[in-house]
Amino acid sequence: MVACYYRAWVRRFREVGVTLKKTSNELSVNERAQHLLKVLIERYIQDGEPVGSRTLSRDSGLDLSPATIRNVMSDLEELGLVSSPHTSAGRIPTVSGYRMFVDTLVTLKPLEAGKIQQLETGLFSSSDPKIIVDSASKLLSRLTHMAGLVMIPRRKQLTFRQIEFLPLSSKRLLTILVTTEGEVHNRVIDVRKSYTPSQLVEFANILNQNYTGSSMEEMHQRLVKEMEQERTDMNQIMAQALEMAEQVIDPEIGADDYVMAGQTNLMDFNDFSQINKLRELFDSFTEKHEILHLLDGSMMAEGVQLFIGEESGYKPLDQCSLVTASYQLDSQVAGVLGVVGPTRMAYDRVIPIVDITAKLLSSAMQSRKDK
Amino acid sequence: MVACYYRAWVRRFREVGVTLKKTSNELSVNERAQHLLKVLIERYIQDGEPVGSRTLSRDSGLDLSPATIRNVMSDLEELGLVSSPHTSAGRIPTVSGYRMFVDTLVTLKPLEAGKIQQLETGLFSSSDPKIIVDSASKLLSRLTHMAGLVMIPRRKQLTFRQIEFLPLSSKRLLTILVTTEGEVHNRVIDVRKSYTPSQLVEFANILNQNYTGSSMEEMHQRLVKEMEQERTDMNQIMAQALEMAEQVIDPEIGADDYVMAGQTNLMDFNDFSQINKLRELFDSFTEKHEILHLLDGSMMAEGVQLFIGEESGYKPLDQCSLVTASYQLDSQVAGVLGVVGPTRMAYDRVIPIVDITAKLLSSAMQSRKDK
DNA sequence: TTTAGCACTCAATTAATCAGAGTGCTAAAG
DNA sequence: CTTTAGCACTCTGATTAATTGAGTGCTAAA
Repeated sequence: MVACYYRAWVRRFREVGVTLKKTSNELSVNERAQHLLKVLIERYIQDGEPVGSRTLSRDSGLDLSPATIRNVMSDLEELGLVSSPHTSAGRIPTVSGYRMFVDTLVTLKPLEAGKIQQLETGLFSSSDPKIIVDSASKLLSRLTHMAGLVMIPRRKQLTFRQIEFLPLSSKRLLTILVTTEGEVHNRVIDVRKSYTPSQLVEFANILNQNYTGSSMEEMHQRLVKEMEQERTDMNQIMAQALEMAEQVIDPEIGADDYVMAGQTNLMDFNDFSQINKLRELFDSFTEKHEILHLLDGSMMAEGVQLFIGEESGYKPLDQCSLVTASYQLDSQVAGVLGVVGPTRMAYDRVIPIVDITAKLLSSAMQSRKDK
Repeated sequence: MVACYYRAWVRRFREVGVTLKKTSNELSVNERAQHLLKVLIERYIQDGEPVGSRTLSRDSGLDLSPATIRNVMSDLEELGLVSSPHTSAGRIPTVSGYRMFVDTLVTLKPLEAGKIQQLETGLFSSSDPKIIVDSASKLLSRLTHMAGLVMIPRRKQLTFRQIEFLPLSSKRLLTILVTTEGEVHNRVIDVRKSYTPSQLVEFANILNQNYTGSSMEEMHQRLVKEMEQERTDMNQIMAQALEMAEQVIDPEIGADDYVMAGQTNLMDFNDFSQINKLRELFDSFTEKHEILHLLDGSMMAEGVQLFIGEESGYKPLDQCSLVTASYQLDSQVAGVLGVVGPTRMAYDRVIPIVDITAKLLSSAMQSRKDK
C-alpha cells in the first residue's frame, strides 16, 4: 500500500571521508574507518556499553587485529566521531559520530508488514481528526517504545467550511467554526450590541457563501482587506459580519499545539539516571513552547529530520534525539510528528517508523476529508 | 470572603485512645502517647528521617528521658502506629499512624491571605469552565508543590441549555450542545435520512423549548420515556427530534475525566528512588481509569477526604497520599479535586489548601453561571 | 602497514574497619 | 507502679584498601 523506499539523506558528512584519507590507498582506509564506525555505533546502540578494540576486531568481519583497530579508533577520535569516557574504556559515538551514522552509514530496517498493518488499522479507524492524531502519537510510542508526539494540524493550513453564531446572552455569542477537515472550534465572543437570531443567521450566511473553501490564512487576509473596504462603503451588515468573523478566525491562527503519548517509556532508559534530567525533560513536554519551536523548524524539511543530542540547541533535550517527519494535507505540509528518545536509539528501526507513520497519517487525514 | 473554619474530621480512631489505657491514670498516659505520636509525625514529615528517642525527648516539651520515650514508642509500635526500618533506627509512622494523625491530632495551618488571594485571582479570571478547571489544577500543584488534579464537572450534573444541528454532509450532522454552565460539546452523528436545514432548525427548536433547564440526567430519562410515547403517537417530527437528541445526550453521560498539573513535582521526592515506582505512578495518571474510580468514591463524602498509602487499594499509589474534596454546582456535588503527593506530606498545610480550593472553585463556577 | 607485546590506567567490586545513632533490657530510684 | 540511668548490642553508612578485568597507548618487529 505504501511505497517502502526511503529518500537519500542529505550527505552532509561526505567531506569527512575526504578528510580521512591519509594514505595512497585512500578509498580503502576511508571505507574501513567508516565501516568500523558503523559497526561500533550499531554495537553501542545494541548494548549501551563502550565498545573496545577486541570486540570490534571480532565483530567487524574485517580480520584486523585489535591493535590496528586501536589505530583507527585513534583517528576517529581525532576527527571527533568517537570518544572514550575514560582511558581504559572502549569508545562511544559522539554527536557528530551519530550524525555521520544516520546521514550516510545506517542501513534502514524495512518496517515489518505486521507493524504497517497496526498503523493502518489504528489510523483509519476514526474520522475525527483529533482521534486520528491521538492514535498516531500512541502508535508511534508503542512501535518505538519511546515517546511519540504529533503536532495538531496547523490552523492556518485548514480550510474554512462553515461558521455559525449562537446567542448565549444578549452580548455574548458562541461561535462555531467547522473546517473541511472535520475539526470543530468553539469560541465565546463578546459583541458590542445585541443581535436577533435572524440577524446572526444572516451574518453566518454571508460568511459561508463568501469564504467556504479558502484556507484560514487566506480567509484571514481577505477579512482584513475587505473590512477596510466595507468601512468606506458603509455596508453595515457586511461590516458587522466581517468583524465578528475576524474575532473568531484571528486567534485560531498560529495557536499550534501537539499531543504526546508514552512519555513514561523514557523513564526506562538508564541514561536518565539523574532524576533532575528526567524532570527537566518532562517539564519541557508540558511547557511545550520550545518543543513546538523545534517541530516548527522541521516543518519545511523533506522527509525524516533528526536532532541528535545537543543539536537541538535545547538543554532539556541534550540527552535525547528527536526524529521527525512532516505530514501533508491537500499536498501542503500541515504538521509534524515524531518520537523522542535517548540519543542511543535504534535509528535503523525508528526512522522508517516515523517516515511511514507520517505518510499514513497524511493519507488518513486526506481520506476522511474526501468523504 | 471565604469562611476559614474546618469541619471536624471523622474521629475514627478515638477508640485507639481507649486501647492505649494501661494504667489507672488512663487519660494522661493516653494523651501523652498521642502527643508523642503527633510530635514524631510532625518531625518525620519535616525532615524525612526516622526519629529516635533522644530527639523526641528534646522536642516533645514533655521533659521525659529518652528511656521513657522508648517505652512509649514500644507501645505505639505494638499498636501498629509506628515502626522502625531496622533495629538501630528511630521510628517512622505507619499508615495507621498517619491516619490517626490526620483524623484527630493534626493542627491545621490556616491558609495565608496571600495564597487565598492567588487562588481567587486565578479562579475568577476566566469564565470558561475548561479554563477554570485547568487553573484550579495548576494552582493546587503550585501551592502544594505536588501534583494537582481536578475532575471535570460530571456531565450528568450539568444542565441542558441549547442544542443545534448543522448539516455536514447529507447524512452526517454536527451537533452542538451547550450547557448552562457554559460548556460546549460537539459531536458528529450519522442519521438514516437527510434533512433540510429548516427541518433541523425545527428539531432544535422543539428540543430547546422542551428541555432547557433540566439536568442532563433528567433529560436523558425524559427522552427515553417520551420516545416510547411518541412511537405510538406516530408524531414523526417529534420522534425524529427525540432520537437525534438521544444520540447526543447518551454518550455525554458518565464520561468522566480529570485534568492534572505538576506531576513532575513528584519526581523531587526521594521517596520515589526506584524509577519503576515512579513510572507506575505516571502511567496510572495517563491511564486515568482507576484514579477516576477513587475520585468517584470520594464524591459523596463531606469535606476533605484522605487516602493514605495503601488505603487507596491501588498499587501505583501505595507510596502516595491522595487528598480530595468535592466541589459544588447549584448546591449539588459536581466533581472532585485534590492533590497527590508522598505519604510523608505536610498534611497540616495541604488539607486547608484543598479544602479552600474546592470552595473557591464552587463559587467560581457558580458565579460564571449567574452571568 | 599491520601486529604482538608490554606497561599502564581506570572503574567496579569486594572486604574490612570504624563511628554514630538508636534500641532493648535490667536494675535502681522516685 | 513509673521513671530513669546504664550498658550491651545491632545496624547503617562512610571510608579505606585490595583485587580484578577490560582496555588503552606505545614500541619494536614482521
